[in-house]
Amino acid sequence: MPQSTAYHHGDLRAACLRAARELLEEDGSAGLSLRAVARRAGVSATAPYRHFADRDALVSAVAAEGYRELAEQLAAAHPAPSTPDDLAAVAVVYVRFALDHPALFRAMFAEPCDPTSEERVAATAVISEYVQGIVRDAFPGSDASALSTAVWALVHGLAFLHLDGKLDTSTPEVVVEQVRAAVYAFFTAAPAMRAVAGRGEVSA
Amino acid sequence: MPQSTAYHHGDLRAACLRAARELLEEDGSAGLSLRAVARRAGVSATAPYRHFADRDALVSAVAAEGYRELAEQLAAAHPAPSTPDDLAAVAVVYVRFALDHPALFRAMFAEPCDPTSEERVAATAVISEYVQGIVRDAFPGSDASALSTAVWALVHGLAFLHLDGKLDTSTPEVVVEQVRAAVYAFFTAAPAMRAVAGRGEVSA
DNA sequence: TTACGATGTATGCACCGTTCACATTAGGGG
DNA sequence: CCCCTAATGTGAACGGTGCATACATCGTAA
Repeated sequence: MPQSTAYHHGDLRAACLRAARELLEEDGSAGLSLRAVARRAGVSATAPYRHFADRDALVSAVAAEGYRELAEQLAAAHPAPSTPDDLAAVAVVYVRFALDHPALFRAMFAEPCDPTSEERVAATAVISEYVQGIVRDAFPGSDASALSTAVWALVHGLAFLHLDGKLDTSTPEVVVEQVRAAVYAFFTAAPAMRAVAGRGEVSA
Repeated sequence: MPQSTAYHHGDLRAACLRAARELLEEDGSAGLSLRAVARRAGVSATAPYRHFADRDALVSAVAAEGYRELAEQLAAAHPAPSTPDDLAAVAVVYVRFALDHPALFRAMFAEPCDPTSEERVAATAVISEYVQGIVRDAFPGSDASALSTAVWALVHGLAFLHLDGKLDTSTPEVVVEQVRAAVYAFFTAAPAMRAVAGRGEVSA
């Protein structure tokens, strides 16, 4: 632990992850270069290669961290959401996470989930199961798999549309209200459509 | 127009866009470099700068093209979708577009919509209005703004989750069925939740 | 015809990811 | 205790990139 000489860093891997996070927050995805990470960690340009196979591996590790944090914040938002209000609150947390850490969020979803990056696959599975758990409890009689996909997609899409400037993001309050409105809209308008469409039940 | 000498290209801007599209399809976003575009257009590395301020401008132009194509395909999918079946069909086209042109789709939504890139803003506005038009017609009594946001977010989220490998994309049929199931799930499960939540109407 | 503005070229700089040979050091087996 | 090996960090180098700058070429309009 004590670095009598400065040659060996001690925990370079952790230092790289921290540096990468900082760069991501400060300069966006563009600023995250392996060399910049090394510089910030006070180490030579090629040192990180002892801990990460390549740049992608570093990004994947950072993304996995992001997944864990997102999962934490979602769980903290509401223990067992069941009403539209609850769901909207969770959705707000999801979108807020994306807007608070835009570059990290992009890193989390920018590239196809490499099947070789087990850390990353496992981390996303946690979120997927969290959503499924909510849906199973809140909608006992429904197709939990399909509906949880739909719910995740709705919230994920809201996050990305906001992130990409397709929706108004002028103030946090505006965003919150938009997310709430979108979630509510689903639960109020869906029956309206069924009436318009004149369909009692939907075919399998 | 005939290039007696090869010095002047004729229509380098269009050639660059075409080359960029090809590179995007062949090598993904990573392969799209200004130099590669110039090479493919058979021109010096810095020639494209006469037609695009920088790399971002090129990407924005390609993205704008993508928006136009997507809008076309959506419009062609169904003239006036109103039933869940119709909406699901449109959603399938949206998701299929993303999966057929993954790198292009990412380019379209990867970076914040630069307010200076009017071409890009205008192109996304077309899609936004298309969705709003559908919602206005299909859900006469609802908050068209909020609901169209929700619908776009649902479909957009489905596209991205598939693109990022968070959902099964093994065969096109599987994808189609997942999208249809997710869309249907909304219209069948939403009332179920309202029952569970015990709410007649949602507060403003 | 000639001058000019638009278009394409050549060169150079700083940065990037990555590889490879090498230096340093921690920690365990004699 | 010492030395040897494996892990870790260094340095130089290669090819690629975006971009700025100075220069060459050419269509066109006065």
